[in-house]
Amino acid sequence: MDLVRRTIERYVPLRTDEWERIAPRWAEHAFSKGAAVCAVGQVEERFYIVKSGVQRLSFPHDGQDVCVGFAYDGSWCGEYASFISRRPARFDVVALTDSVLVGIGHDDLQRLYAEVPVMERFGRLIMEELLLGRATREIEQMSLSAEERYDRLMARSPHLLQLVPQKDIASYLRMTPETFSRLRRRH
Amino acid sequence: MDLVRRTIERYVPLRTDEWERIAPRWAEHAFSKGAAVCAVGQVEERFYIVKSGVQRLSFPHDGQDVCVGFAYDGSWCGEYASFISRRPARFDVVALTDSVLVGIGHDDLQRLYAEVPVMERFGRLIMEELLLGRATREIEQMSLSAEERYDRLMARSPHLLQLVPQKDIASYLRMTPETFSRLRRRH
DNA sequence: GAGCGCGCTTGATCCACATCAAGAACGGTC
DNA sequence: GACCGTTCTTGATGTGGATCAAGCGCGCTC
Repeated sequence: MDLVRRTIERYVPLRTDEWERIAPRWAEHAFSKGAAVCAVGQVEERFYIVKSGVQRLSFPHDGQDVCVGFAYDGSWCGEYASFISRRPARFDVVALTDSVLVGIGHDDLQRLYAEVPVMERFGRLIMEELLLGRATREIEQMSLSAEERYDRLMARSPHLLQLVPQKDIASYLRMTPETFSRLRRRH
Repeated sequence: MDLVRRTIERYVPLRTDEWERIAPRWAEHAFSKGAAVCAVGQVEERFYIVKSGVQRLSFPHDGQDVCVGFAYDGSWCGEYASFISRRPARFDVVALTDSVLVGIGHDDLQRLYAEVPVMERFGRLIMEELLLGRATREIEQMSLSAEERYDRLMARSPHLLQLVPQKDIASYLRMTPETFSRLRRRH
């Protein structure tokens, strides 16, 4: 629970009375390796903070899973788009390792938005942050070659290689496992 | 000014006293064809609603402009990422036609967020909407072939072809003007 | 520890789209 | 209305990365 408070306070200060209204809305959810946090077609009911484990965000495209992101310790997790829009998820969220997520239900969050003004700001700041991340990824996806995308990821997040299967990283970098393997050999 | 009120009220209801605090913060800005609304390297000072005209969002990549979006009547405009983060813009925003934008300055908006609670919600809802749009675009960019992306755009926004140069649409669809031209011939 | 499935590697081949090149059809401007 | 820069078209050629096809290694389960 302390994780939730620390996380929110990275964005907005919390008075004790505010925190007391917020805390009871969050709950831990455990997922074992391979389990679906959210599956295409269902409506995402929760917004999560990762307590432990690694999760993959992907969407299915003719038999393949196209990976668009990962979540791990301290980052946000869930199918945000479905959570926000209340429409069926277009992405899958899968636990790549045993995971513990701390989540808040959609209705609970809406109630907090209405009851605790500072939460509305927190919500805005998160959405801004997620949007910024997407802008960065968009530039990289659009302007870099397969090899440059590989180099960039290895420079920024080399630990990913230890955490998740290479085929998922390959997909995330918009290339086949074969190409990824060849790039790796050529350093 | 009415445009601003109607736009905000698509997201949140406004009482008269709230609107009276909001209205004076917005101002019209005219840009003639080809003018830069925001250029790479400068910090975006305003967030705009398009009153008239068409604008292009792009980033430069070895001598080329890679187009990532368009704005027109009623849509949002500006280099959001820079506006939010207060960091130098990585995208250019250019008026493709003579344009009138209604904008609010960064500091003014922050003040409204603090003074008018309903604006904080408005801000969150806009960010959610922009994030949803990016998610949709990401799926389409990642999973569709050049031809499918062409078909999808022509089905959804055929009017774009009248509004903006084909080379910009081609770039937006992640293909060369030559490929775009050939797809057009084959219907 | 035998058998099996899946992920990773490595090589050979293929193809969608880019690049290069050269006209043709526009505007704008003097 | 002649000039010029830009955009659009059309054809010929090139290529990065995908696809196809084996083999290999490692962790399961029985």
